[in-house]
Amino acid sequence: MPRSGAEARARLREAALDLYGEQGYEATTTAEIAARAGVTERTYFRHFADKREVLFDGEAELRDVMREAIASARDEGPLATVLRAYAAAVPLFVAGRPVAVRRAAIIATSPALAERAHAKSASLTEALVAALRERGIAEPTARLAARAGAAVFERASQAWDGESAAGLEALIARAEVELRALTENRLG
Amino acid sequence: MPRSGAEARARLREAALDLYGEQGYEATTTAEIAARAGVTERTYFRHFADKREVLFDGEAELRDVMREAIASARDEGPLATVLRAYAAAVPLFVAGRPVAVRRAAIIATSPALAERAHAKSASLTEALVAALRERGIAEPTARLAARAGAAVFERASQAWDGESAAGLEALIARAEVELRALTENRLG
DNA sequence: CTAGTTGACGTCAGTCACTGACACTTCCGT
DNA sequence: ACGGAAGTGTCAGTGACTGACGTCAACTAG
Repeated sequence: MPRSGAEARARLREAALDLYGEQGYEATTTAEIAARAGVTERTYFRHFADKREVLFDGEAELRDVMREAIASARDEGPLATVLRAYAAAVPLFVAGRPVAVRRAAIIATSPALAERAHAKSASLTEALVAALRERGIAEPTARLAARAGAAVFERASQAWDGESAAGLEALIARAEVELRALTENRLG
Repeated sequence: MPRSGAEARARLREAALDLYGEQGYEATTTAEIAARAGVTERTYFRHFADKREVLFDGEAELRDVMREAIASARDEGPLATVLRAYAAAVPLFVAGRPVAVRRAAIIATSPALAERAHAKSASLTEALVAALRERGIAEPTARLAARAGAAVFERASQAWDGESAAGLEALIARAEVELRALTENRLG
């Protein structure tokens, strides 16, 4: 049957999303996920490193898109370049939104999952740092820019999840303005 | 013997730091740590939630100091307030530096530990957000300021670990200037 | 078309992090 | 002295995760 484990992997992803949502993360076992996906527990661990990782697939794609965006960006300062990369990833965020909503609800119920989410975000930031360095930006500056950019994006994303009549790109620009206001010490 | 588990807890901390350093994090078991500390494994888990947590004690103290600093700061804008809080914690960082160095070396060897470190940092940031909100700062602004402040501090801390003739407080001020330059789009 | 190769999967046995329940001892206030 | 609270030991158990080995289907070279 299997020459590419892609289908099994996809079934595992869906099974986990379902079960974590229905019974809660801690209450479901990896064996249950595997059973619903029609494979054994061992196969689960061949596809995903641990019980949490199944919720964080597709991270590589996001990272690649943003890395490419940084590599091919025009010169306009490190922070602006980082924000361009987030803007370039907007289609991915839009496409993945339905799943992201379910996932976020699950993550909010478990500190262990929140921890992994932070780690993923940090890993993404490191990738951006590396991409900035490829453009000749010094390490400390690159890291500061990447982290500031992540803060800006999180703020934009938060607004997007809220009322948000605006699109993500506009919200990113707006959040950048907010950050500039903060650094200029205007009272918020 | 035991009326306050403080000594056992301290012995567990030292034992873990030693063993993680000698054999590596993954190669040491919680049973080993407990044995070296002269207690049972069960007692370990009464003091620390899991195998990693033993490396991240004293985080509460840091959080309290920074929270207090924010509560009693004078008005000068959210980001400046956050940076005051980091500055207020400088003595803690100085005092804890020897242990912090050993801990950092261990953390660098294990993704699981890095994950926990990020979670701790995120939890601290959330505490700062709450403290800012107590001062009447709106949630999104507070979170953006807290995250930007964390980025600034990390950059200062990085410089401190490096050559760093300067003190941490001066490096924080310097990093704040760097962030301002980034938001003003000056090429870095 | 066949034989050898490769990659995904199943099976099994084992380790270790972590938990609940219960009994015991020491400390402290009354 | 007495009773309760807090820290600990003991024991049994669950579940995440791993290594080793065998199998079978899909591809590939000849």
